[in-house]
Order: sequence, then C-alpha cells, then structure tokens
Amino acid sequence: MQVIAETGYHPDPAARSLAGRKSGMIGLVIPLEIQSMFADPFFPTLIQAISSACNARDYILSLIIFNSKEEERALIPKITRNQLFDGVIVASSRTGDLLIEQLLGNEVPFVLHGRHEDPRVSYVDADNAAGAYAAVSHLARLGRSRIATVTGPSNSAAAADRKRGYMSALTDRGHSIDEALVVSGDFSESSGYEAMQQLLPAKPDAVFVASDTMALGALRALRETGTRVPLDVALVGFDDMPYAATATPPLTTVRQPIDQTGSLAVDILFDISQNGREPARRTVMPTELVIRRSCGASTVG
Amino acid sequence: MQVIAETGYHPDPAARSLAGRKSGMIGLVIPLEIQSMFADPFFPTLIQAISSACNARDYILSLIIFNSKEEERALIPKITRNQLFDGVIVASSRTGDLLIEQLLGNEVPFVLHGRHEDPRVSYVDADNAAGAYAAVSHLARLGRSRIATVTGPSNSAAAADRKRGYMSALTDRGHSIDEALVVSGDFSESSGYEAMQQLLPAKPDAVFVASDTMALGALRALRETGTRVPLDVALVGFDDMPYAATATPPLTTVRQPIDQTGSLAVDILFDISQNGREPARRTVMPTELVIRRSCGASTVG
DNA sequence: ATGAAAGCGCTAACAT
DNA sequence: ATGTTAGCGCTTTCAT
Repeated sequence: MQVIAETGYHPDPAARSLAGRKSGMIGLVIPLEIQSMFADPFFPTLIQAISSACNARDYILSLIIFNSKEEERALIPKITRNQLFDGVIVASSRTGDLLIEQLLGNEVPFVLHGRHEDPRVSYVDADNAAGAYAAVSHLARLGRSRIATVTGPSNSAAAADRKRGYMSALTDRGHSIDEALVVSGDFSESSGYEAMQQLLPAKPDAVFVASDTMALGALRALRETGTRVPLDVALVGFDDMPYAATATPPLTTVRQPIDQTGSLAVDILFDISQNGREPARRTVMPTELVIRRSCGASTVG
Repeated sequence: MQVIAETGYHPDPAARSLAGRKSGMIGLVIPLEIQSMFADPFFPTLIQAISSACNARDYILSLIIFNSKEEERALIPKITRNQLFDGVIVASSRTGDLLIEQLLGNEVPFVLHGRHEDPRVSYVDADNAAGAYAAVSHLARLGRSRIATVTGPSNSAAAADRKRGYMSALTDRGHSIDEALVVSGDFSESSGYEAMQQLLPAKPDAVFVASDTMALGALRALRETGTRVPLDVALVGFDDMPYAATATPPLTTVRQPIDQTGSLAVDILFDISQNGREPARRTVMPTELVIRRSCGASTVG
C-alpha cells in the first residue's frame, strides 16, 4: 500500500531489532592508549570513511571511545554481548588487548583496523612495511647515506611495521643500522619536533618520519636550526594528510588508502554477518609514495 | 538474585528499547557543509567531549555525518522519527537548515552546538563575540592601529559572531572599519594562508584570525614573506587548540571551552527528556584570552 | 500467494 | 512488598 508513503510511516527500529535479531548498528571502538588521538587527523579521516561506508550500507555508526580504564571496563560488555551491534570495528588495537579477547569469546562479528597476530581475527591494514620500504629506498636512491627515522610508539603495530620497512630497506642495500639514527615519537607534532632535535647531533642527511604530523614537527625543528630541506636534510612522511601538500616545503609522503581500508572494514563486517566468522578475512592494501619537494627529487612543484 | 552475576547476564537492549520506549542512544549529527571538517581539530575535540559525557550518562553515542545531500535526505527521517535516539545533538547548524525544521516538527529532544535564532531551539554556545572582542581590544591596547581580521565562512554562526566581536571592538574605540582589512577564509589552514597573502598589501600591523588552524596558515604566509611575528604583525587566533602552544611563535588565542559545551549539550538533552522541551534551554559559555608570544605582549614564554 | 498468529525479551501496570 | 500479566511493533512461521 502507498498509504505508507502518505502517512510517512517508518518502522520502529527497536521492534525490528527485537524481532529480527539485528540492530542495524555497527560500533567503532577507539581504544584509549591513543592519547594524541585527535591531534592527528588520521582517526578523524578513518571515522569519516567508515561513516560514509555505513551510510551506504544503511548502518548506523556508533562511536565508542575509551577515555579511561573504567570506561573500558564498563563498555566492553555492551560491545561484546547483546544484540547491540551487528558488528564492531576496532581501530588500532593494542597488544594483548582485553577487548579482542572478549570479542573472540563472543559471537559479535568484528574486524580490526590494523593487523593482529591471532589467526582467528579478521583485519584490514595498509601495507605499512612496504610503504616505509619504498620511502627509504627512494631516499637511498637519491644518494642519501645517513638516513634516520622517527618511529611511532612501540605499542602500535603500524609503527612497528614502518620501522621494519625502514630497516629492511637499509639492510637490503647493505647499509647497517645506526642506533643513533633511530628515535621514537608518539605520532604527535611535538614528539616529531623533539625527535628531530635529538637526531640532529647524529648528522642525518635524510629522515623517514612515520607520520605526516610528526614530520611537521620535524620540519619545525629543522627550520629553527636553519637546516635546509631538502638540501641539508631530505624528509619523507607517512599518511599523505591534506596538510602534507601545503607544508613548507611540500612533503613527500607515503599515501595510505584510509577511505578504502575504512569502507572495506564495513564490507567485511557485512560479509561475516552473512557467512560466519570463519575463515578470518585479512586484507593488506597497498600504499603509494607521493613525491613532493621535501625529498629533493621533485619533478612537479 | 546473584545468579545474575554468575551467568553474566545482560539485558537485551532491543527489548529494553521496545518495552521502555527509550533507546539509550544519542545521536550526534555533523552536517556536510563543513568540508574541511576533519582538517580542523575542532570537531574531533567536540566528538571526544560528547563521547565522554555520554559514557558518564550511560548513553551510546551514534555519529551521523552527512557526506552528501542524498545521505542527508536518507538520514533525516531516521534521526527525527522513531525511537532511534533519545536525543540528538546537532553540531554546527547551517542557516535555514532542513534538519532543524524537521526536528522542530517532531518529538525527539535536540540541542544545537552553536546558537540559533528560532526561540524554540535549545543550544549551547561559546561566547564567540566576546572572545573576539577581547582579542581585538587586546591588540588595540598594545598600540596596534591597523588591525585586520581573517573571518570564517559566512554560513557559520560562530564565524559571524567573531566578526561581529572584531567590529564592535574597533568601533567602540572609535576606529572605523577598513574593508581592505577584512578577508574571509573557510577555517582551513590553506584558506588562512591565502587570506594572509591577500591582507599583506593593506599593511596590517595585527591580525585577528578566527581559528587557530587558519592562524597557522597565516603564520606560514608571514614566514614566507619574511614578516616578523609579532614585531611587524601581531597575531591572535581562536580555539586554543593543542598546536597553538607549540607554533612558532606560540599563538595568542581565545580559548573556547569545548569540553564543557560538549558535555553540557548532553546534560541538556537529559534534562529535556525528563522535563520536556519547553522552555528552550540556551547557554552561552565564556571564552578566555590566552596570551602567548604571537601578540607581542607575553610575560611568559 | 495471502493472511493469521506466535513470539522476540523486556517494562510497566496491575493484582494479590 | 511481591508476583503476575499484558503489551511494545515488528519478523517469522504456519495455516489457509
């Protein structure tokens, strides 16, 4: 009947959920360790990508941010039990994550954004190691010999993979790893600044920085000491955030397909809820080196 | 019975919603006009504040982002009708917003983040006009006489209020408004950069920039032209985002209590759902001038 | 094919 | 105070 359109009828979602045992909602969980979470546009970008994919699939997106251990404890049951969510995306898991364990012991379909060792967990990830490898190889091909790196925090799988890519690129070319050229940050702008200051005495002629946000901090440190980029020090970032292109100089960086990994996560959830959790679905998407001025090899501007 | 704890029982939210006619969810709607939404940490910060307040009140937070007109059309019924949400927060409404009209014609409790003319709508806002007024007065007191401004987009109420504050501060001191000293941006870093370039020929000796993100862009333009801050041009931003303190030079800015406006929005929703929508609840929270080096009046660093 | 009825797991109103 | 029952508005199954 088309009286349905005239009266402006819409089914009651609660009744639908109860009778149909599906809520039409998916949960995006952002764990707390990420202090500087929103200082870096990575998470916002991911949220937007996932939101858009949810709209396309007619899901409602709920955001669960753990701001403290207590909140985490209180929220975990809501996430794992019940019919609250038809699926859950966990953005950036920590090692030995309690949430993952609980999720594994329950029925709710879930995917991680970022890889995980446990063979039972499904995930989507960008190829962080290959991206870092490409960046560092590029610097080496340009003749840089003292290539340093600013890594992300040690509890981040992405940071570990990027560091690994850096190392393989060097060792594959017969370079040894100089510990003085490896400094860690926490993905924040200021940690990039501090890391660069720490690096300067070791006289690097290039730096692979594990995020654009930290690269901005590094750039600031370089500018303050009058170091020329790329003349004295070449710089490559990671992420290809919007401001990478407008930095001074424009930042060469590794583009990560956040839109695609985000929407793929939603697709996988959809698939799992249709076909069950087995086998685990794992996808690693390629990254791409975007060459701008900061590495000293630009053809464009 | 405490068998409840032993079996790890948790009530089914769908059944609860259906029987109790309350979903325990609140929706946060972010309309689409904000293109650069996540290039500016303002929204992320707001999201985090609201998320935290929701956790405290035991609400689940759903995020609705309109990425296109179609999505908006598809989502509005879900937001306004049904028992999907116990309340809705609208972040940054546009003028003549369709969503607001629909919300007004339905029962769902809602609050805007940012003021609105219609006397029936409840909102929380920061005192943008007073903040801008304080910033510009401060610059004037420091002896600056050609005070320019970079405004936000014209469809933003916050941007309009900040511009109004700028104007009143000048006219109250007997200055006239020089149109060449007023340029508009869109809250993005690059728009701040372009606006500053546009401003330079008019020889301002101070600029009030309507957001920290744009101020960063302005700083970049100033640096590229060798203009000294604050010696040649004093700068004041708005928001007090984390990176304002670490900019070169550290940015004097107007602090906006995002955490408080965010959690107040949740509180108001809670209040409305208890006591009904009448009368409209409106709160404007004070802003605070944070003095750092970029205005040339620092006592600290 | 179309229509009637039986729950889904709670809350709230009622009766004891 | 405690226990019982009637729906909430759908989906699904079963009968026609």
